[in-house]
Amino acid sequence: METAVRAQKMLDSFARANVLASECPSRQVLQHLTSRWGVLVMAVLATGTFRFAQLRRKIDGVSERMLAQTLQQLEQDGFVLRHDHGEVPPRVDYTLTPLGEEAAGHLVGLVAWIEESMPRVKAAQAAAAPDGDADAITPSVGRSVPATA
Amino acid sequence: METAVRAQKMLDSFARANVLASECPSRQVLQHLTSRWGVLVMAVLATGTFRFAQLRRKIDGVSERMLAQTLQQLEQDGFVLRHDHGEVPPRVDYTLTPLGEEAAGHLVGLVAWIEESMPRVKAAQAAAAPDGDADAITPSVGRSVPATA
DNA sequence: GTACGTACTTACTTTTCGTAAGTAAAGGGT
DNA sequence: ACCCTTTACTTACGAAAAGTAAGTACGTAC
Repeated sequence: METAVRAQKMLDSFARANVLASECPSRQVLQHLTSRWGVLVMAVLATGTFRFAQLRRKIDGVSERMLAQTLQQLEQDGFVLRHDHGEVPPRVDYTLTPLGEEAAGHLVGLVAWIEESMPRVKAAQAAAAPDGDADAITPSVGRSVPATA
Repeated sequence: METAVRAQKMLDSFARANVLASECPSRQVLQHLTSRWGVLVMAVLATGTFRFAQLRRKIDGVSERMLAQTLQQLEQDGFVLRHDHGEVPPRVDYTLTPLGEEAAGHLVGLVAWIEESMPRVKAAQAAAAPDGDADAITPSVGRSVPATA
């Protein structure tokens, strides 16, 4: 192994993670937590322990494939604990680890903010989309719009 | 307009948004904010105003296509303000709206937590994958990791 | 004995994403 | 004079991800 490579690894160990760097592993973790279903799984698990099918029913629209995949990612990152009772028919339940609870705290905070801020977001969306009221707000500065939108 | 339809609209206006419901518009907003590049764009814009190319350089790995798309989504939701100076060559800068700043607060909180928690996440990942190259991980605290009792 | 529930996995299809190139106009270099 | 670069995008196309449907190995209820 080259010296420069090893030196880089040492730096990696001590330097703080930076999600803006594409090769930083923290970005993958961010992606797992903020993935389409990851956020929702974490938010639900923040309220207790659940079985696979229970999560599937709670999270409207998630497929079995995606739920399984999401749970595996979260488990590998140490956010979720999978407890297989080893019975037949299968019985497995999922809980947050202490690390997962910390992460979930931020995620439920975000989700809660979105849910309570939706009226304001809707207002902004309505102002941005000239659908219905023709004489909307500032047409802003001439933003060229191609004929074939 | 039918009575049932009007009643539904009243409910829509007063009921709180719920991201667990697949048809709830809040889920799309959540997706925009937590999309792969959405989080990073919001986090960067939380530190000031930037031009398109500046954002592109700051956010390592983002393509022009995705940056443009992400910014458009965030603009439509009312989180980002696009200011086109109407000059040639083009000059456009992006800032957070007050609404966007609130959202960004939660996102930078999450990002900061991930960055400072990476050592623990790495330890968990190492414990989960006994076959991986432990070379990439340096246990920040030189201590054996319990098998997640 | 037929149907259903559990926790997944495996093929196949659709949607999304990333890469590369194109666009209009100004400015710098040779 | 002419080419090249910069800016903020858009468009086409191949690659990767996500969604859909079906299969698996049982056990229970009807």
